[in-house]
Amino acid sequence: MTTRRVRAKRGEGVLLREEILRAAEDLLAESGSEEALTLRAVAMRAGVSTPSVYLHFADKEALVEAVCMRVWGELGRLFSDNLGGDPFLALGRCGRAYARFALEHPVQYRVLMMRASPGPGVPPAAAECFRHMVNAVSACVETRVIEGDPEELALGLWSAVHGCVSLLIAQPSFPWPRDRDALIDHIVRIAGFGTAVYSRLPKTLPPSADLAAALDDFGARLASGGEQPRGTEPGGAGE
Amino acid sequence: MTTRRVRAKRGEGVLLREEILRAAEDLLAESGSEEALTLRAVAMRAGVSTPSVYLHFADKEALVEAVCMRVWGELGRLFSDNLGGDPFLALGRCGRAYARFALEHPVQYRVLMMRASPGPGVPPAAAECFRHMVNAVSACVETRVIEGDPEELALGLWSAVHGCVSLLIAQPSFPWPRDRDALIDHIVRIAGFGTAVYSRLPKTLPPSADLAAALDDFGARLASGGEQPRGTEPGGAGE
DNA sequence: TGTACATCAGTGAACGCGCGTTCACTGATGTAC
DNA sequence: TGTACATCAGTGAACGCGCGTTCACTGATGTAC
Repeated sequence: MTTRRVRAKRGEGVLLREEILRAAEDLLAESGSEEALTLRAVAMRAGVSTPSVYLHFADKEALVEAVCMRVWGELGRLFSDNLGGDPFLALGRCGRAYARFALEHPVQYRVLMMRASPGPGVPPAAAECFRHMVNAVSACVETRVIEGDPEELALGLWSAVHGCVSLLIAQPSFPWPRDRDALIDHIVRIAGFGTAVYSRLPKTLPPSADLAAALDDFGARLASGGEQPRGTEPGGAGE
Repeated sequence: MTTRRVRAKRGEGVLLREEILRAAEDLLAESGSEEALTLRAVAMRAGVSTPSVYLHFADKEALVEAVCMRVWGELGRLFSDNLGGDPFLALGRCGRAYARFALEHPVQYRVLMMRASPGPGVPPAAAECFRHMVNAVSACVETRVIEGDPEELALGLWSAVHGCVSLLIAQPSFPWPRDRDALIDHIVRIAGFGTAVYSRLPKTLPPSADLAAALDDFGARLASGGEQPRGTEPGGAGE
């Protein structure tokens, strides 16, 4: 809203901080470009004068940083909401929820991920978000469906999903399949099964032909013994 | 160089175009930030006055676009250089070469990938680059080590590698493993095997425990029959 | 061979703009006496 | 209960900067006669 904001009561000055952050996020979402995030635009959107922003943020950088922290927080909440139940299924749910969030908030996601990190070290909100990812993977490692170091595995899975959504956002002109949800499922499955298979690889491998044969047998064994629909593995459509 | 450029001879005015593009790339590489790419800085770097840039580029957007086209071209060359031989091995080589290029030219890579695409459609240099990716995957499909639509498979593999390098570039503070080459190998393998396994998945799947058992058997079979060192599959260290 | 002219490859100076930021100021409101 | 004062929550106007871009101009060089 561009209408002038009514002045906060005494002791309630902090309220403006939240409203400024909200205005910044709305601006990003509606403008479709992070270049629209100027102090003037944010202040106008919040219904206050430009210098008012400095009452709550040291400079523009601090404002952008605060916006990012909110997005990390939302991502973290997304993960904790999707944990529980079968770990492999939960992992798939988390991946899909993450991807959906990114595609629904492409500009925020871009700002979050593409900004050169300001200082050394991971900010707390980001660290907590990552901790959720690692926990989701750890649960899978405990049930033996995946093996390896949970932190490294989490980074690998994160890379796969992030890669897909960031390319979808930045390079929409490539021949992506129509069905984005199916694509995300595809990626989550590839990452999940790739991780699961990778942990089983021996130090020596047969030539490609034998490899293909072993993969065929693996598929045949699953086909003959399975009962559950495909949608229940870590890329399944069911939630 | 900040030294003044000697004026080109008659008919050789186009030379400046190349020198401007070179100056722009050098600026990106050395400054470490795409914000350093201003017309003034580029012109000074090329040893000419600022308006001279307009002799070869309609505006700043056209210059940035041209820089991107050069990067796409380099990526494309990278792919065509690494094709040939066993398709699964070539795919791994391409993935690692791509990742290495991105990590060695992080700012150019960021500009290339993160910029909101200007118009509809894929620019020719990017399309050719992608065609190389699809060809590399197609060769694998022909030898049956991977199954599926080459374009979709290529997008999936691209997503995995891009995700890893873009996170490495933008979020270096996360607990990445020390050895970046090993990480890239890891990702390329996960993506490659995930894609190979995924194409074998039946429509119905067993519960996680049976899945883990089938994966164990798959691993055991490979371990008993293989001869080649691990480094020869599509994530192998050998090139 | 000389010379006027067209063209090419640029240059210097300036314009206008929007940005982040600063500074002195205002007006409402709670509080001490 | 009245009132002076401190504090809080902002505002209006301006500053300086660097940016993309434009415009009139320059000087070397090839070419026609």
